[in-house]
Amino acid sequence: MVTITGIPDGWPTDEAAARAAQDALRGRVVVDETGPPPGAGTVTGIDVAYDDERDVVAAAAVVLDADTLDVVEETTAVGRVAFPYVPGLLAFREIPAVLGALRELTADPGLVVCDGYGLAHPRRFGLASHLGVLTGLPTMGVAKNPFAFAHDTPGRERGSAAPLLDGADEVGRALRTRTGVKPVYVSVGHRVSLDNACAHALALTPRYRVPETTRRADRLCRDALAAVSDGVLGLTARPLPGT
DNA sequence: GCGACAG
DNA sequence: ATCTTGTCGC
Repeated sequence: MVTITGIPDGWPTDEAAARAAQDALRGRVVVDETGPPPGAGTVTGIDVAYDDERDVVAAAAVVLDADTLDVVEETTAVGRVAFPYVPGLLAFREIPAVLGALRELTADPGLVVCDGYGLAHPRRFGLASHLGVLTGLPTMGVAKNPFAFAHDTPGRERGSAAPLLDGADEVGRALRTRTGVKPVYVSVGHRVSLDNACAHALALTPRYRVPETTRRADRLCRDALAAVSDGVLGLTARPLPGT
């Protein structure tokens, strides 16, 4: 079956309202907790895929055993696109669908690993922090590209890191998850420490640059999007006659 | 004002 | 994110 997600009541419709919402919520981010230790319990990857042409979005949540990295549970949700892509306001585009997928889970998500940033954000309230505040779950962000803060190049070996600095504050780290491969960008979302977030990022990358959580969620939400685009929501053309 | 800009 | 073919390398 396909679960369909709506957009929460009062969800911002324009950029000014979205920025105001970030300003109103960022004070609720909890930064004095260490979070679950790597290898214990579960870790959950979330990701979203879009078909802006058809105004359709698909989200996926994949729960992994933190020790073995085996899949424990997978859920998806589809809906209409809630917000355009605007740098700094990514959460408003992704979160409604993500909440839909998380609602379907029966397993404990444990630490939620997001695509993007948490505190390493222009207003200190990126996607990972926003999702954490809305759900109460510990969250962290792992972005594939640099965003708001400059940084030095980390050492070439897996595990090397360079701080993302906002003045004197370390708001994240460029972390080398594989030797000789370009780094990823780790930041705290909610209820985890930066050190622990980096440890998790390394525990989740035994083979590839990107965490196993996000790789799994990425594939699942793309599959879900392809499935709905193929007619589940009555959005596509009929097969060609005689083919 | 101009360019850059998570996904 | 998404559009897209081949291609270099382990």
